[in-house]
Amino acid sequence: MVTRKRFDDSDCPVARSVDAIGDWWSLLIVRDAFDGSRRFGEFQRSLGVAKNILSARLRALVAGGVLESVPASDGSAYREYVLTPKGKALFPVIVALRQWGEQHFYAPGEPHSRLVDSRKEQPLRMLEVRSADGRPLDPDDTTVHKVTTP
Amino acid sequence: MVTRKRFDDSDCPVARSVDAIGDWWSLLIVRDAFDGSRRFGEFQRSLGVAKNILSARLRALVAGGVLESVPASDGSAYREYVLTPKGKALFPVIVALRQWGEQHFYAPGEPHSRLVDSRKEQPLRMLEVRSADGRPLDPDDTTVHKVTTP
DNA sequence: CGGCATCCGATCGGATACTG
DNA sequence: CAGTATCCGATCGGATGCCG
Repeated sequence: MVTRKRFDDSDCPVARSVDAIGDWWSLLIVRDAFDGSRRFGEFQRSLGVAKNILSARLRALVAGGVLESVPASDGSAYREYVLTPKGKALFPVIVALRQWGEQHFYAPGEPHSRLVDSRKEQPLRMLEVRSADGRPLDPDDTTVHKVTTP
Repeated sequence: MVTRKRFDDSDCPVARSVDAIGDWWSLLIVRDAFDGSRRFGEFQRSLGVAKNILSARLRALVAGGVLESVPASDGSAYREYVLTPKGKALFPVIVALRQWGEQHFYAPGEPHSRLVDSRKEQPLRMLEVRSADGRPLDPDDTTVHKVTTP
């Protein structure tokens, strides 16, 4: 049988991450979770994804420890999906993808959504990435760095 | 006809990035490019991917402006694939994925590869992510930030 | 509303053979 | 070595209907 190649046993952390996330849908679900979505219907409306696909992805993300299924906070009979610490740790990935998209796929001044948390409505805060020794980064530097959020 | 949903016209930068990268293979190709791979065979051996798939992905990445096809530097008749500035800008994405994988898919002390650039063999440099106003990041903070590399 | 089951066309991707 | 071409099973994923 010809199975799809897996990367969960690769010796590369990037490959293992890729394998654990699963597919793009999952990443967009995580994005929506950071953006405040918690309910099945919220994800579904936001993503425009088929319900069976969403269902399968949510299940996989819960199984992978990225999301956690908890009782609805409003007392209804349904479940809500919230990010686990492991899921929250994907924040830099989402931010990095967002940055790349903003830099390369938008005309200057073209508006785009999801710049702030839709729930808290907090303004954008600027972060800087700099080396620990204070030297600025060479944009052409392709060395593999280790990024930590202190 | 039922076509796969595209995100290139989404108003979300994350979705546009996801759409532009295409699939996980493409991301791993970019990872290898950061790691020093340039030749078709290098990518093929490193990834273990079928040649037709690799061929298609390389073509898509070149078409998308992430890679550039240049004459081989050693004078041979073949092509090499190097990162464009747009491709190099994916560096934070790769690093973020690597970090997540290191934190969640490796036993403490378990070795993993690709921690340094295989060509330059430079040592790991530590980066810190901090807010521009100097305050440390709250790990529970789900606000959407903007990350810049000055 | 939140989900599961089923169908089925579209796409993915591994294997292999072939070319220069 | 660097691809291209073709085959074909496996998987993806949109649409739809059903149910509590």
